[in-house]
Amino acid sequence: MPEQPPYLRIADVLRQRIAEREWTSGDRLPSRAQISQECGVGENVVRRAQELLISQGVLEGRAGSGTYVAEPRQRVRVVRSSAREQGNGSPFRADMKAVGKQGNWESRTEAKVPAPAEIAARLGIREGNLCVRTVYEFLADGKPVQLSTSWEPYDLTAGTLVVLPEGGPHAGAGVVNRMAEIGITVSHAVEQPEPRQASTEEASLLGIQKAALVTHIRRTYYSDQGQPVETADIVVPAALCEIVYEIPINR
Amino acid sequence: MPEQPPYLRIADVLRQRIAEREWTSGDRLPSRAQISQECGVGENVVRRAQELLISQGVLEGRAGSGTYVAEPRQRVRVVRSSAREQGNGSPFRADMKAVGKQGNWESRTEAKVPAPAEIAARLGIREGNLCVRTVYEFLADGKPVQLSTSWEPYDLTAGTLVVLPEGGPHAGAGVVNRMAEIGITVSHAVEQPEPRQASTEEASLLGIQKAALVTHIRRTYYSDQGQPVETADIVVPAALCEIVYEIPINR
DNA sequence: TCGAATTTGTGCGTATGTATC
DNA sequence: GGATACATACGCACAAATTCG
Repeated sequence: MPEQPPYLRIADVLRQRIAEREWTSGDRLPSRAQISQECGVGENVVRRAQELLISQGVLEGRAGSGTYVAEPRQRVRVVRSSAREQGNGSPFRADMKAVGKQGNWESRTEAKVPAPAEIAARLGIREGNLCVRTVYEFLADGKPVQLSTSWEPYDLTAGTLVVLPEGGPHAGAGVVNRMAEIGITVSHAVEQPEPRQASTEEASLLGIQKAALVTHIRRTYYSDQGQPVETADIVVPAALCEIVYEIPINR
Repeated sequence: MPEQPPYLRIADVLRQRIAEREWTSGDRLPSRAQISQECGVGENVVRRAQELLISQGVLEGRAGSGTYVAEPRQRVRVVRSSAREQGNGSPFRADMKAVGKQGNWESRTEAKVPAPAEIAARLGIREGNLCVRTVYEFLADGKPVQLSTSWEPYDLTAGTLVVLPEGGPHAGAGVVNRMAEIGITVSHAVEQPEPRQASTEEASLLGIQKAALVTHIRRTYYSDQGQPVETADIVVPAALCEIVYEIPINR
């Protein structure tokens, strides 16, 4: 018989106690020493059970403090489609407005950063060519929900009013609108979403658990000439955001 | 001082030996006992180091056999866009053809399956209402690369020639073409990609490592009346497939 | 054909680090 | 600063899978 390993049994016990409202959202569980004694198993068994539930988003561990029942956070719906790009404002603000939250962001731009190999390939330029790099931290109601690093070829915008994505008269208007200002028509975007685990740095920036799952989107905007004009690495934590692609069907 | 833990040191040693071509793709590494003795550490340290590299896709463990250097598999590019839906044939076959592989699939259809709660909500029907469920296994050159479970409301197609997605004269033509046959115009699709880890069953079906990362896509097709006509759960393993969304920009 | 040896995978305990209160 | 609790690292024992004589 495939008898259930102890740590899975304990996991079920914990899950059931939560379902029975013995502990509810935000409550702190008893320490592992207490639980392990109460259930008659080793501390490590409890730890494994808690790790499992943490990875499933049921619990949340806080070093030095305790293990808590995770609060059911309302996820932000991020729509990625052509329709989203039509307005004049920022796509992100529109997304946030749609779920009744205030959208904001912080950014830090560096001009004349040499392009690393992967970015150069994506932008169709040579490695080491200069770029404008902007690091974003997107906030919903003041809390970070998304990270992004954007790269634009410096040659493309040098000497114009839109060199800096978040500076000048067109600050924060978005790539499509800014490029339009200097006569470049952005015709389409390509997004490549990949699943991975958050780095420790990303986790602390986003306020999520250590190896939580994120979708890493490599996005590139192309002009109607087929030339890449911007590429970005976007990190979307699954615990905070829900990604939606809307695809029109033409026949 | 934050001195590097032994298992990370061993991981670097292994990585470097692979980089130096001491071991190359497909080679079997020496057993844990040998490596641990050679490097003067415990067996468990080697195990942890290997686990790390396995999770990064550098190594591959085969129970009872050994630990191998992972073969750099060419990933299949799966394009998800409106353009892809235009042809008459199957979108999947087109994707496979684009990368020079032969696309095929196996399917198993059950008519009159009561809809579970989540599916019912996605299809806009009541829980327990009957559906046509089809389970797919998509193959590239005979090897599975993608899984999918599709649900259609039974009421929609009952009594027509397109009741069975993979039977009748329009077998395998795709949802859009089949619905067109019975006078329903599919106007758009909504896809919701979420990162997660493969279940043991999915991993064995797809021939990937146990908790490997996958993108779970919830896709729903809508008619021009705004009514859901089909919804599917698609499992795309990151190790085998590269997902690409093409987004046109209209201004 | 079958069973023994080898190798990876899993479960669990202990020691130590480190954050929080 | 001390006590408490979680996080990490490591070791051992055993199960499961594979290989080979």
